[in-house]
Amino acid sequence: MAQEADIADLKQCAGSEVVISGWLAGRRSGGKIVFLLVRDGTGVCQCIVEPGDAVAFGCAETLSLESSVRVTGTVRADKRAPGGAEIAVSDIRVIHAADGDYPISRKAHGVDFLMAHRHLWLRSGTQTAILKIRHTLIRACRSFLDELGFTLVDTPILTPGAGEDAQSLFPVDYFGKKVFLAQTGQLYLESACMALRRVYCFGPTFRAEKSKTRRHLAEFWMIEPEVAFAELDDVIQLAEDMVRSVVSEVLKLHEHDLAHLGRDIASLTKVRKPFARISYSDAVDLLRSEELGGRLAQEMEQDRVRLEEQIAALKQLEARLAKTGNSREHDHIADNILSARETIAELEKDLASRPDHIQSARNFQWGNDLGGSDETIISGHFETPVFVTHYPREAKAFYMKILPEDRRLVCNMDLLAPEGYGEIIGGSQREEDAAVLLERIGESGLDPADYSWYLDLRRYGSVAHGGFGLGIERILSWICGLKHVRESIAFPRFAGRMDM
RNA sequence: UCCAGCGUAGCUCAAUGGUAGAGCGGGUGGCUGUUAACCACUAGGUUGCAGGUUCGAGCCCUGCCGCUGGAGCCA
Repeated sequence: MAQEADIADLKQCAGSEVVISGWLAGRRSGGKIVFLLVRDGTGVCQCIVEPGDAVAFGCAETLSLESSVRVTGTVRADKRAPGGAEIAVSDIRVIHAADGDYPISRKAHGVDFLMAHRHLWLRSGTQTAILKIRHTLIRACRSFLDELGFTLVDTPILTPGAGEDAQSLFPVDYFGKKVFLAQTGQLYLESACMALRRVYCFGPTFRAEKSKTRRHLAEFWMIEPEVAFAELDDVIQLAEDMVRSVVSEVLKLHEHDLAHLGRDIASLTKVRKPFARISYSDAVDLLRSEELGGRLAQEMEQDRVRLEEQIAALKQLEARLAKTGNSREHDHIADNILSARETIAELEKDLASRPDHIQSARNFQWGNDLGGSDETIISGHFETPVFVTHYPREAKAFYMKILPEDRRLVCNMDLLAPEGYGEIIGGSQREEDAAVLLERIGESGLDPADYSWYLDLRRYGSVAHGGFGLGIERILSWICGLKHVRESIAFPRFAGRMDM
């Protein structure tokens, strides 16, 4: 009797008869043989149908893409099959014959088109790989904290309006009162950590800025640990241990998925080393240094050469395309042309903006916040993720602790991911002195009345404490090597778009 | 909000100011081991919208709409 099986387990079932349930992901036919590609969420399996059974064969020949099916057959190992095992089909039951106009083919599509069909795009191999890695990442984050004795405390989604940065918040009508979607759970967590010492929250967070970049979402998920009796160094150590732990967990469980995404794992294995640390002031000196300017100029020259090589390669491809008659080869060359054009366009854009970036690094004024290009330059200087610490107080939020030795600075840190992925963590030690905090609230033009409960935390057993926020989509994009954070979440909200 | 780029077949893209094309996908037929199969045939277009220049505009000019991602802001 045929056993129900997941495609992922087929290798262990060689020789036995199984039933798999899934969807038709592809079909090729060879006259008297049909190859069905069936996916079931655990993997993809090639199913062979031969004309012995006329009913099954006829069905296989006409089955439309993405139809749901139950396929019965004998598992056999075969080197020619993707994955090393295939099913010799004895029976096909069509659960639902899909309409014949499934919009996503196995050929190239633009991201815009795919995003408009996000509900179907999720079925693709790359997208399921990302979703699985995301699941592991979140579980690893939570396990890491759980094992250190952290308690999960859920913070509210609806929050009262807080002062001036209201243009970055989504307003919501709350029984006739204007409130806002939360952009952090931090202030609430500070209360909770005075009760439980080590706490964290994990949930959606909302930013109303109309940021049209590949690093921004309007709705994203953030995990935020907060610890009492902790100073900045403790917070940094926690962040480093956590990132190292979750990256190694993903590497351990998802080698295959990362390979499917074309991710170069070598760069991820470097998180085993201690992360680099640099103070804001040292980072400014680095940006302004002759040495760095020279290195950047040299890199630019190398990229110029790369660009010329790419253009030459493109011309050759175009010449070959004009000559070829074979459709398969034509297709292959056309694909290479597309990716060559994309590389060239990106390089050209990059090279065009590079002189500005170099210039602005060279002229960087102490006191400004680091821009995106500055972060990329700094992270490019190190092979591990790098903590940048102790920013000028004017550039940062009111709740960050003033550094006693240099009151121009705050005890904060940002963790910059390698390869230009930017800030994946932002955190700080919090100001625990009520008087200083009150002063900072005033400086920031906020109303102390809005923060009376927050000030209370400094009136009753105040202690050094701090924490950070880790952006799930940002770190996932880095781990998976994605070009855009929108692929790191199933149903993204970005730049005002809401396709579904 | 500012800056830049793009908008041609269902999809991905071509097309010196001079007859709008290819590949994929769809349809039909063929093929017993394909790997994004292949071969032959076939259908498919208000070139984002509105003006303008020109003998002639997909291409040049103006305005509008839409999209993209960079600045700002940040995870």
